[in-house]
Amino acid sequence: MARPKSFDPDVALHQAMNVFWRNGYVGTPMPQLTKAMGIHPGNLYTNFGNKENLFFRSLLLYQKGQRIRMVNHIKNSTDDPLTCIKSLIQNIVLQAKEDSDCKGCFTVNTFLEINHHTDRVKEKVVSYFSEMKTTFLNLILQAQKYGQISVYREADGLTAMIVNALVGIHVMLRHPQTVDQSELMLSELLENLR
Amino acid sequence: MARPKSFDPDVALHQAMNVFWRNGYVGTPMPQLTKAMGIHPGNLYTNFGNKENLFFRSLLLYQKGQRIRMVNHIKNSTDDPLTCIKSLIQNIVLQAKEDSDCKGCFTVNTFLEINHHTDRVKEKVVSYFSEMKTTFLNLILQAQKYGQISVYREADGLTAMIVNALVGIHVMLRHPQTVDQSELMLSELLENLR
DNA sequence: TTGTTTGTTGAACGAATGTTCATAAAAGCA
DNA sequence: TGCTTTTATGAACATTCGTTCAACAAACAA
Repeated sequence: MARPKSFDPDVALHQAMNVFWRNGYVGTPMPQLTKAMGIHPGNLYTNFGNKENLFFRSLLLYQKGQRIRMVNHIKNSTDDPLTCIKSLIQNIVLQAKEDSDCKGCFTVNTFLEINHHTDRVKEKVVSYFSEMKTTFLNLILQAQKYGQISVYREADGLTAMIVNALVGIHVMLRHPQTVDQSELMLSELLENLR
Repeated sequence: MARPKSFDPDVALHQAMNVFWRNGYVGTPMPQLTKAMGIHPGNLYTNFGNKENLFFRSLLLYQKGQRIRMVNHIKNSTDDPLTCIKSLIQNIVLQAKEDSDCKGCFTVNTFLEINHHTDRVKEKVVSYFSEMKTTFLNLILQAQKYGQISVYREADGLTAMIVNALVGIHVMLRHPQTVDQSELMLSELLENLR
């Protein structure tokens, strides 16, 4: 009945995500996106709406990937809660460190551009962090139940510390020259969990 | 002999700094700068070169202000080293919290735009962090000498933790909805210093 | 084959970008 | 009052921005 698409929209979106992740929303011109996605402007607009919509979907794709990554890590972990927390943190940092583009965390990057974003983007950024907080909070409460973390230590504060530290590390990992500081920070963070 | 300037270059630079601080380099168009500085394009270029140069000078101005702020705080402090560290951290965070524009830290913001900056800007960003690290490291070593922080605690790691936490807090403070998390983080950080 | 439907192309649009430049204006000195 | 020097103005520049659209292409149904 109709002509089939000559490209995979999922693949194209993935390419767009990587460009936005690396250069941000304001810093990414449309021609760079069409080039990376391998499609022409007109085709981009019929498939993805406009730049804001493409960015929004890129952010959703990134967050979905991270969510799955975290959930899987916890689900597949046969370790005790504390070890799971530590390995999860290491897993997140390792992912960022292995990225030769030093893109950091897409959500953190977007957060720093906050003034240029629409409300729905802002919302997704904020909800991502509260989601992350909830994940770590549950693990910490579990670790306290297991007696691995003192119950006299406030779980809320500890959660904030972990999430905050991860944000800081993701910032530092954007430049090769400050990678060593994030390394130090990571080991300090892991040792402080008890 | 010649016509005097009709505006104060220092004041104009200060205005430019605030715009860049709030919206970033890529996110700030030239007309917004001329408007904020109260001068016309031609005048801007004869006085400040081009956009990159204006940004560079804005960053230098910001860093100079922060440097003075920190040095003065330490110099005027009559407290013991540990109290000085804590009050310095509180001072830095308070400054950011009092900013109704939620601009965060200019240097951190610039860091997240790193791909769009010239080498000399990158250099200033990196050196700012190592400077900050040195400042805190010296204070920590002093506190260890005073017996306020255990000598068995690695000063390097502690320093990285503080700087990293401050970076994270500055990110979180850019959006009103995540301010509470940075509050929790701050108290957690201050309590962990011993 | 023809008709219908959907996908692809890339030239073109108006608006905005960073920057320049010819002209006018203001000050002190002759 | 000229004359010289520095500054101020804002129109104009080429380029790039995000976006649109008319023309063309490919698939299937009839």
